[in-house]
Amino acid sequence: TEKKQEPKKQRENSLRKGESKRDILEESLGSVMEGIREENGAGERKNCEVRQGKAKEGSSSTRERADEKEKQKKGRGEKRKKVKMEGEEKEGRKKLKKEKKVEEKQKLVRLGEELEVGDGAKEDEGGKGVKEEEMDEQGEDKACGQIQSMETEEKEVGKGDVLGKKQKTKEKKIKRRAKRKRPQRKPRKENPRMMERRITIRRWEEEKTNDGVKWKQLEHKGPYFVPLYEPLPDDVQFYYDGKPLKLSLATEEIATFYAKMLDHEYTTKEIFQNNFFNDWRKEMTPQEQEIIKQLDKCDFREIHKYFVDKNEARKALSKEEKQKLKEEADKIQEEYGYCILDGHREKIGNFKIEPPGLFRGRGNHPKMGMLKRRIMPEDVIINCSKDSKIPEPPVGHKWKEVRFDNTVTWLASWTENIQNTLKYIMLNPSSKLKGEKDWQKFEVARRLKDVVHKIRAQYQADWKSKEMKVRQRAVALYFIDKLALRAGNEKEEGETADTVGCCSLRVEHIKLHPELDGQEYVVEFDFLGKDSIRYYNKVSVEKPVFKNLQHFMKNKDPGDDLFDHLSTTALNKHLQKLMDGLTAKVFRTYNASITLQEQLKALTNPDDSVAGKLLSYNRANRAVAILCNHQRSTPKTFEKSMQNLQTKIDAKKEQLEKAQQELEEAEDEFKDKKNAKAEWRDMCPGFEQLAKLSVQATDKEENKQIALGTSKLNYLDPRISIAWCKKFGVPIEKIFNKTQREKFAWAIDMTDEDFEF
DNA sequence: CAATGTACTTAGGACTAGTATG
DNA sequence: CATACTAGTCCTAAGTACATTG
Repeated sequence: TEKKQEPKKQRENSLRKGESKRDILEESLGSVMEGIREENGAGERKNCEVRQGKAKEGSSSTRERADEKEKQKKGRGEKRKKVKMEGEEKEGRKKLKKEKKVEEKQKLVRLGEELEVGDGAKEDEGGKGVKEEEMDEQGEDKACGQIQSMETEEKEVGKGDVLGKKQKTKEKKIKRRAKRKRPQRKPRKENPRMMERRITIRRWEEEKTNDGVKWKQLEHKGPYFVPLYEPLPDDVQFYYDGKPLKLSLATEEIATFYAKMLDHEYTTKEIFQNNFFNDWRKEMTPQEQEIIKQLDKCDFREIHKYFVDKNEARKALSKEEKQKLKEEADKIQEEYGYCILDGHREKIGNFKIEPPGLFRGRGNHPKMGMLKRRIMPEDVIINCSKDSKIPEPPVGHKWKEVRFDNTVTWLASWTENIQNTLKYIMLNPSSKLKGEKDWQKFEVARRLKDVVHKIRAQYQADWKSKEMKVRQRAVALYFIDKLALRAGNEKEEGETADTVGCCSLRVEHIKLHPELDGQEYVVEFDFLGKDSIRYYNKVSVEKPVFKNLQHFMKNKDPGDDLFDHLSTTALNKHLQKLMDGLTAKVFRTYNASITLQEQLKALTNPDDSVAGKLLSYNRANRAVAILCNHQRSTPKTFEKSMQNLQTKIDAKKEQLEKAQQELEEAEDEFKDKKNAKAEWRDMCPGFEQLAKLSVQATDKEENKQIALGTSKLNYLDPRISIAWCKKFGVPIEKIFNKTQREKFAWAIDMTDEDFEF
């Protein structure tokens, strides 16, 4: 528990740390960035140039940052309110819906067996292709027209902006309605159920096609439930107002959740305390409610100590006992951790039901401290195949439902009570199912490579469109492409931490500088993105983008949406027209992978040692992580371990020097000095070791606040790395650890050294 | 069309096991 | 052999995307 305390500050840090992080980053990455910049100079992407700028600028002060945040809060206020349905009502609706869905599915199955449907489906398919083409053309024509008329329309757009302010929602509605009238395509949007049906039928005809169906056979044991609460021993007491108070079992359990976190910074936060106390009181008996009225009169310290001690005791266990514990865990893993999917035994990702506890949101989460209740079998929906051995619920219990839905990949699900959303039990990334999906993802990104030039040309043209909507879309897309921003779905206010992505950027998140440090048209971004990680960047943009942004921001409050005529749905709809399967997030994947490939090309020196090559690889990887803003808090032990490494290096150096001296002395006795020295150098392993160490040190320093894992795992086409390994004779194990190799088995299987993303 | 719901990917930090080190 | 230190694993929150509903 002692150790656990430390992390408490980290989140807070990472919000503020941005600036210093950047500074350091820039410094250490200078060389890498330099390279990137050159690379990109010729091409369309100038990310890295941008990054450089950012690096130099680096820092608004921490104070500035805090002020900003304050402002944000004020600016937003009551705007953007959204009414949430009350829980019960919601529940009811959900249930109804589910019933309907099941019904529908059953109907589908029946329908699917009739050939008639198949014929219809085929026709559909043919028609679809044609329509798509037509649409593409249409889109292009439109764009052309817009370019021509753009200059004259400039003013009007400005006006629209003024309007946009408070009634923007209204305006939005109206505009959309107007837009809809235009002779757009007929809603080719077919019912996805129909699609599924069609596909099912096609499967009979041609062995393998795209799916709605994810499996034919699925058998598993159901999720593993963590043990029930064990009451505290009698000598461990809770005190209220200084006096010991015996709590009811349920109340005590929740008290232990809080007690365990006592030395975590969370528990000092007001929101956390309030949320916890609120939820706790709800679970108390009337008598307890009568007594326990103030959290600050509650004394959990004895309970806390109990758990600290317990933890210590566990650590101090003998080898045999630890071994035994491990074996038990393995047994559970063995029993619950696997399923059978289409005849193959596959590892499950998360087979354990999440234990109850206090919700720990990230960043400034309004729900932190709320009680995450215990999930019982009665809450869990099981999904498996009809003819499989249906999992047994724990004795005395039953499942909420057992369904046989082979159009989804999850094995079990339940609704979590904090945000009222679904949680799933799914397969491990090493599974065939996930692997294929992963592969598919990168194939989509590779297809983007072929059309990205066209798309870029198009959005650049669209910056001058007469339509506000189109302009905003074009600017947003530019950001997504150039800066690898996330799409930025809308979020319910008050339900989650206040974070944004591209489409949900607000006026307060950017600053415009017509000129800054010798660069023109600089946009300064400062916002909290996913997981409340700060994105801070200064980017020099093209003039039209800058002008557009000025327009978008005109007469708006800081808390207003920057792109008030744009939603992720609209953006993605547009992208879908440009390329099949294209969505905003594909740009992140594409740009990440292509950057890795380019960087590897630029940085790898075939004559380097393996260690040197690995450094290059890590640098390329790092460039991507920076692009995607994948940060981590500096490891707790960073300074120390850095020092250790330095000591080692120094020691090695000294040792070598000494050896050298000795050699020289000895040499005096020989004539052929030169030769001997060179030989000695070649033979002495010390030099190589020293080189290796210093490479290690560099790498470590550069990596201080950058997380490489996320991009490696999610954004970089593994085939690029594998091809690189093969080409330069680097063992794959140096790049991918065991888990990663399992996850990327599909790629390891199929890739040779010529692979090009 | 907005609000709601579902399924799946992406994310950082906590935790742990196992190795290196003293 | 105990301890220190990572690298790897686990955990689950927080996104994206798209379907459904009213």
